[in-house]
Amino acid sequence: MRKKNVTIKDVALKAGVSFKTVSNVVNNPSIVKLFTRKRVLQVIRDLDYRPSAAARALVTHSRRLISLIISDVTNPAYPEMIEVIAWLARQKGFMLLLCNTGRDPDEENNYLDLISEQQADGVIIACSNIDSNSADILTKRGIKVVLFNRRPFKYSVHYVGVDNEGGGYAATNHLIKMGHRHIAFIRGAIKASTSFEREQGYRRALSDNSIPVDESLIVLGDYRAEEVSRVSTELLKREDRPSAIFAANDVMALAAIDTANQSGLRVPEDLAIIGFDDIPIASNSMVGLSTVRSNIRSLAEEAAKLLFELIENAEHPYPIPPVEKILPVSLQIRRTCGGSIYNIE
Amino acid sequence: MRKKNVTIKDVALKAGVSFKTVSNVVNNPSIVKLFTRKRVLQVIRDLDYRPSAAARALVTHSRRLISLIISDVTNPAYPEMIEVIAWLARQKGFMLLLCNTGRDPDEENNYLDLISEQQADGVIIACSNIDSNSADILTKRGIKVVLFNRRPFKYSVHYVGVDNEGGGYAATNHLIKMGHRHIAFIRGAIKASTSFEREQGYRRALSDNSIPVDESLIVLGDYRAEEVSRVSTELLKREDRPSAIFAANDVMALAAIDTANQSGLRVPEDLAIIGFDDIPIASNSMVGLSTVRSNIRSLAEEAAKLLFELIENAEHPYPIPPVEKILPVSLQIRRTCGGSIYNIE
DNA sequence: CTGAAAGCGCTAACAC
DNA sequence: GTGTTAGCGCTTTCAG
Repeated sequence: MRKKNVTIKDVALKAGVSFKTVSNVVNNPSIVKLFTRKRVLQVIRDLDYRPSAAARALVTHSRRLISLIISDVTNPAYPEMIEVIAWLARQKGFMLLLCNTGRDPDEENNYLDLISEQQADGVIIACSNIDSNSADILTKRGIKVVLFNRRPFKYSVHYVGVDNEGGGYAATNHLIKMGHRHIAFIRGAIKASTSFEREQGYRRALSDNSIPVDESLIVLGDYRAEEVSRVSTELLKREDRPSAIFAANDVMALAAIDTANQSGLRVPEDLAIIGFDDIPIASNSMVGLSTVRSNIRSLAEEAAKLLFELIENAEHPYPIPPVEKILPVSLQIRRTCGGSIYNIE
Repeated sequence: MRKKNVTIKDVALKAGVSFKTVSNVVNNPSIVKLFTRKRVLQVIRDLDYRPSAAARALVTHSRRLISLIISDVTNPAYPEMIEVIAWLARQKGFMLLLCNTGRDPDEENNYLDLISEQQADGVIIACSNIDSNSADILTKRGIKVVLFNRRPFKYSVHYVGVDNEGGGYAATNHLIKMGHRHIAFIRGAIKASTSFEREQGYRRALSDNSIPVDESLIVLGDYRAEEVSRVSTELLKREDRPSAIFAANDVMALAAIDTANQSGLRVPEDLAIIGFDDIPIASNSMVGLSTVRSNIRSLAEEAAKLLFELIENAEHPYPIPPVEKILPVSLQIRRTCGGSIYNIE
């Protein structure tokens, strides 16, 4: 049998006050006389009373809930972000609804509905497609939205991200400076703006160094290890195989290294590889993955702070104009791209 | 200004029916006449109506929310678990509240309060301490609880875990069979039952092979890389340094390898290392971490299925007796413990 | 400072 | 089949 929860009335009865006074003790302690307050507080403890968030939400229209929509929790780039956001939310007394779409647009839509139903106060979206309108759907329902390092082309939404184009440029440029001219790019999902922007950087670096872009060296890894394995096997079998690979994220870079090793190629001697993200394992001595560091903790902090600002200013008469915050990246040169150990800011 | 949400009454008005009929269309479509239903459904779509989970929860006492309490999202052993649980929850139309305690008991308590307030239907706890009574607190409030691979000594709660003792035994035994007699054990948090059970396995393996336990070889890594770095530096400086290390989880094993490498020791030639969990990176060709595999996906699936069973049988007159499900583990022998490549079930 | 009344949006029981 | 009446537990007026 379901337990009957203790309500505000039970507390009021036992404390011998009206239930409004109990409500005041919980929400507005300062206006209640000290003596009454102490007694009510004691009864609350005795009865182990917790105010029902549902009932409260019904009346205040705030659920004290934020949500995070991500494409794939198993990408090691995300956990640190989750940690930071969850922590800041807890500080504010908010809980975190985690939505993992598995990169499935249908799932994304399902989650948008569920988030609307749960009436979350705000959402951080870290998986928008280039043509997504998720943000609009939520905003229409009065839910605050911050886009996280991914954004649709047409948008007028708050956005926090890193300099993906600059990072792509830096990585590619470094490989060129190391003498590589035949550099492949492994892209992420076709609709991910992050991957698109990193590719733009790659193209600009080649162009700046008067290296023509060989479109056949740009392959789709789709953020999935098996796919990367397939396309990089193809790539490395070629007569004119690339001497270096820039992968749109670290997970794909690691998968590419795995494939290279299995094909009998040594990294970095036969093949230089640079990733993007700087996931925690990248700096492990056994791995030493060269990569573009995108300080995801700061990014997460910026996003969460912005979101809470929006939530707290919800009653503001006119909306805050869309914020756009782009954080810098830094090249982390380690073992997998050969050459000396140095970092470029 | 906060948007006024469209309510069931708005829909009823526009569709020209009573609001109860709208409620029926949403919850009990079959009892509404097809024609009426179609029209109502159309209005729902036009108005983009979403039933308020808060209002519904107030009356049904179910929030369609489950929660997962974990100690540290950044441990790569967890994301797969989160993925599985989130997926199964979504299938049932439930959302997932993620609580990350950072191994802080205060945070754990804070989260218990928040979970009570949000009136989650159920909770999977993957961070109980040996002396925790979290499960009791929630159960008293009518919230279903499943313990995940960690459990207090005194408990009468549903539990899903792996054979930690057996895994510890298998790992240690393997090292002994490889000729090691001086085997260190790096423990996790002092109150984690997982680490405790793995240690029991370690002790039994030594005992079965007539190797006396050297207590100074059992050190506390506390699941934190810096701490592991500190204690393993100590360990490896010793005159009689161990020739092998069994670490209570993979993250600590990787940190120990890092330390060994930095001390100029080669793994596995100078030092054999086995971990526990089989996190995804362990099988990467650059890492090749020997470890005890604990199929966390199956485990997560068992836990989630059990939890939903409990939630769905909430009205059952007598409680289901505490379930205890222990899944087997398997030894994954790779590079870091030396020797041949073979796996033991 | 405290109490009484109203109502948030919905479902559950019962009428019609 | 459909409409009516309560009431879930709380906050918000507004009186005392």
